[in-house]
Amino acid sequence: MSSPKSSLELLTRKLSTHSPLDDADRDAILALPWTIRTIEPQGYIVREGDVPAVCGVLLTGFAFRHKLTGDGARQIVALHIPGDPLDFQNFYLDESDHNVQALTRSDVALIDRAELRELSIARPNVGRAIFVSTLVDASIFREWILNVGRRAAPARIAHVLCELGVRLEAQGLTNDHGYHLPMTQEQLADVVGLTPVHVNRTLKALEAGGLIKRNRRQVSFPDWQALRDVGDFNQRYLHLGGGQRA
Amino acid sequence: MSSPKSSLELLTRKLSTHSPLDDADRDAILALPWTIRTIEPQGYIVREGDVPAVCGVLLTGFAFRHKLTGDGARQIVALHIPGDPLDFQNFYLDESDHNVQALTRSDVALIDRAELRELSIARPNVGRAIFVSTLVDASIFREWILNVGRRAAPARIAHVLCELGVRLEAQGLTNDHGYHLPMTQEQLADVVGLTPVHVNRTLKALEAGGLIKRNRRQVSFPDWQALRDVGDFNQRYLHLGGGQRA
DNA sequence: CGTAGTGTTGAGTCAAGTCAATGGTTGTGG
DNA sequence: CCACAACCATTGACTTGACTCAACACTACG
Repeated sequence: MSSPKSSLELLTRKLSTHSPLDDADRDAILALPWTIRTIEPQGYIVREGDVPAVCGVLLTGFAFRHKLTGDGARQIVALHIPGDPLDFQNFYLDESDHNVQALTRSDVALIDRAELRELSIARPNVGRAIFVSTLVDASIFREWILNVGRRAAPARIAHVLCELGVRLEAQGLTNDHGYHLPMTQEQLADVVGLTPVHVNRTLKALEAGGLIKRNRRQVSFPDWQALRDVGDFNQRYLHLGGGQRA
Repeated sequence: MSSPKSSLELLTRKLSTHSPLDDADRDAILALPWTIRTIEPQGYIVREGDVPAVCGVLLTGFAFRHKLTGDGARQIVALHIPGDPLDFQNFYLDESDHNVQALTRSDVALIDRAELRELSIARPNVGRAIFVSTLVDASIFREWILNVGRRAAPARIAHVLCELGVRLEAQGLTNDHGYHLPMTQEQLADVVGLTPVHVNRTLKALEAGGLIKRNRRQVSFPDWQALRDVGDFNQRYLHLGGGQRA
């Protein structure tokens, strides 16, 4: 079953990662009506203050969540990769408290929120899977608070690179040598709470130390374990089950 | 209905804040069996790696969630006040990814997790209320990432003081002049991602600027609006409904 | 070939950290 | 009641990681 019959199969697979779904649950999800919207880079998927009526699922491309301070500083609070649900955080909230934006050109499957809510009640496994998905998001938020609050610059960046590596790997989206990180250094700075200049210097230092290699925005990892060590990375918080990445 | 018939009435009230419960829902919650455990200051309620079988609800006292880096630095990722559920973040996760500890001597009502899960399916309003509670937690996590990642020390501390003020006020737990903050400066430092020394200096600066007054650990707010401004505080992320605090 | 966006670098500054000492308060036991 | 200990708050002197400002280089693209 390698070629998806429906775009929503990606969603069922993602949900199954953390929470059991039986065939009937899966079929019920696949039977939901959906549409596809293509978003250009920097295009907004959700804006703070919005009352979302749909639930988006990222099919292709990358997206990010962010908040702004009163004087315009931006903090990215989450990164999303293909397969990630984008609106479960607003599943039962009236008004979005943050923004979601496409990082690259992205295809998003849109499901009517009311229908998904009904299904989540009619089929408790589905409701549970949606809930679990948001709990894992929350766990990642907590780790990011730690990352930004208590780690020095090299560890912060290494940690984010490790997290993305593991998450992409779990979705089968890594390539031989690492992965493509479709992000400017300014955006990465907003992920880790640093300035772009300092991110640039820190990336160069990591590269000089043999912890990463860069080519354009392709990053690879000559010594993955050393990078994990520098980044103080322990993937328990991702709740992927199983142990360390090989 | 001012004197609680059951400790769980506090929980029903808290859940009703964000999500509708009818009388039958409330009765069903109140009918759940529960026990009370008293936890001494610094006592653990949940440890990283635990597989929680119960769901705690904080009845009295304060608690906090935290994570540690590999070299022992601590980051507090959430503060909890009476009425707050403590284990919904682990409602469907197998293994806790962080610690929950009592800040003060606390009474915690313990509900069997399996029973609460069953109720959450049998009564969708209850399930929804639990879900919403975790979504609001997640919203606070996001705001804290922003706080720690993108605000300077005075704003970070002011923001946390505002958040606690609003949350305590919503629970009717403030006193005439402010509230009692039962926390050492070292713990506050771990909330905002600073060192205790710098927190001390920043608190003194806030006090010198007329933004807060301190007496022991009682804090009060001579100019609440100015503190909100300094802390860049907008309470939308708390999802309390309504507008600004008077 | 010009322009815009991004990445890179240097020089100087500053917010926050570190280290270390002093003071205050609370509680305990003699 | 005093002495002591433990814990916490406060302060000073010094260091440093990260920021700021500003220039320059590279690449993609029309």
